[in-house]
Amino acid sequence: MEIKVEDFNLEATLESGQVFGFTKDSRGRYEGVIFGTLVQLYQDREFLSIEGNGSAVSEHSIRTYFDLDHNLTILYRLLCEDNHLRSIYHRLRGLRIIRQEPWEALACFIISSNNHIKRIQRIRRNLSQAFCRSEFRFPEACDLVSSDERTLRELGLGYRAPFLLSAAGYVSASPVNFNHIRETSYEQAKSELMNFPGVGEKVADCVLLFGFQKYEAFPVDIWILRAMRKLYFRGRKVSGEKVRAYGQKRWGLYAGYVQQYLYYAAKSGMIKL
DNA sequence: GACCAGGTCATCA
DNA sequence: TGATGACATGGT
Repeated sequence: MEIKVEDFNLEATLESGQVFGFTKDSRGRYEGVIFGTLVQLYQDREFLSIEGNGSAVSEHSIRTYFDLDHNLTILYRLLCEDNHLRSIYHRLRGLRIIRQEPWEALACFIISSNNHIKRIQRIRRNLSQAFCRSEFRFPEACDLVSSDERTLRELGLGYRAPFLLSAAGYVSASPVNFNHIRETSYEQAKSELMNFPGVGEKVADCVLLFGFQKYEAFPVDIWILRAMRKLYFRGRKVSGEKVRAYGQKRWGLYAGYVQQYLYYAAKSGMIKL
């Protein structure tokens, strides 16, 4: 299947550290699972080709997953009007925030804390292989509940093993709570997520942004902290909390999107830190 | 072989 | 309320 896409940058979207289950081959083709179906993706300018097994995925689910029907005109205006962000806009236009499945987002961002992206990907793959006999399919919460801390530590989770186990237990016991988090306000949803052990401000913001499309979330990790201090605080050592409040106030409902452009730009060296 | 990583938590002043 | 150190592990 081939679909026409506007304003979409597959590479920036998949390489920007928001999702950890895709691999890229030597020809630039990405492989991963979208809403339960294993697919291969390749973009050639405005054409996105999707190959899958059997009936594969529908165009609708691809458009949903990559948020392709979200008009980003306002985001682009915000980026262009900002002297610090204009060049990032020109380099990364088309980067979109994926509509990740909430459980996978929660699990992967619990794993992400104080960890390298390469290692997050590796741990995710270890979980897939151990519980799903697949390189890409991510285990459900109920699959992990029947496991134990020692097993998870052996898969590389380290001290995060009990955190993931606890989250899996909670989620598999009452999956309906995800609907509540989706429907309630950003503040309320965040405070509920932060009841999970291993979920603090930053992880909660990532889960809300990537798993629940709460675009006012502004996750502040070490890269965002460095970039924001340099660009908007004259290098002063302001706290993550101040940076988050500033980002949310400045960019409102596009704070999460701006954050993602900034993060990828900072990590890939577009911003000199 | 240090230092670091899409941080969180407990502890202490 | 804010500062500090421990935490597992492997990438750089």
